[in-house]
Amino acid sequence: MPELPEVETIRKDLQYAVLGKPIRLVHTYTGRCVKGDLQRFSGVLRGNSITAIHRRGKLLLFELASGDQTLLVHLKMTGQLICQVTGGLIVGGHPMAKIDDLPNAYTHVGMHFTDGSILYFNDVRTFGYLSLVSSDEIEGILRRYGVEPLSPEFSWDVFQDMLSGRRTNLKAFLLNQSLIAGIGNIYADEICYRAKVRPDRAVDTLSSGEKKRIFNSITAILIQAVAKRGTTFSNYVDASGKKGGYLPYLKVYNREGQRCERCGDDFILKTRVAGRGTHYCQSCQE
DNA sequence: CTTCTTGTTACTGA
DNA sequence: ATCAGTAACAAGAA
Repeated sequence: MPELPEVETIRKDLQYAVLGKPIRLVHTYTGRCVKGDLQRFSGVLRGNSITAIHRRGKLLLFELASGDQTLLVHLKMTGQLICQVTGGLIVGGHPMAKIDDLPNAYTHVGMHFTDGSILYFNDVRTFGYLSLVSSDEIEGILRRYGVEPLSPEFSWDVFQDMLSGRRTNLKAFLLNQSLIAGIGNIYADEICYRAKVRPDRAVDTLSSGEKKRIFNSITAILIQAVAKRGTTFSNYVDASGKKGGYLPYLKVYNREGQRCERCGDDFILKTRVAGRGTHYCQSCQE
């Protein structure tokens, strides 16, 4: 499940791998996941090049040299962007070597660059998408996203304003992309654990101390996860096809029934909050 | 066979 | 008008 740390890892990897390279041709293997007309999609990208890669929440934005349009890529749950690079390019400490099982049955797009590099989009469940949007549409799309939690704009004051007047539970609050952009199910649970607050707590019952711990935990957990290049729980891999390194650092997600590392005497519970699988320690979290 | 997985949005009700 | 809660989507694993 690519959340902010996973998408940010891919963004940085791809900056090294594809920036400024002319696109020779675009292969749409299945016709799925590409929004709009396939011919137009390939036609716009052919001869173009990527001049910058941005991230907003879990959405990737590829700026094109032609300037009139932007390529949006959302990985949703099982999408992958994997780049096969010619030459010995090192990304994130890993060589971007030839990956011999690509393209596979779940490869929907292959973007071929003139130097021989190929960027593949794979998605088992086809929830993810690639979409070319005109520059005047971008603003409306980005307006739906809340503050970037790792930007200086995410201040204590801004955070308090988001909470005020709201009556939802903490889990739903953290998952709401129009408030804070980029937190998904894994890191929402990890943030609640670090802050010692139960995910099902109504946000209007939080003390100022609890709010402060949640605010600090959002930043701390996301920074740690970015530093470890994200969490591979099922399908996620970085742009060189490698797994993320944060899995051993998870304290609650995917640890149902295991002993809590912090209190040592209770076990991690799994319940359902805000319609999502939710993990916490009922001894440590109030 | 059923149930579970999650990011996002459509829809319902307050 | 705004907010909250739930179902739906997809397809594979168990």
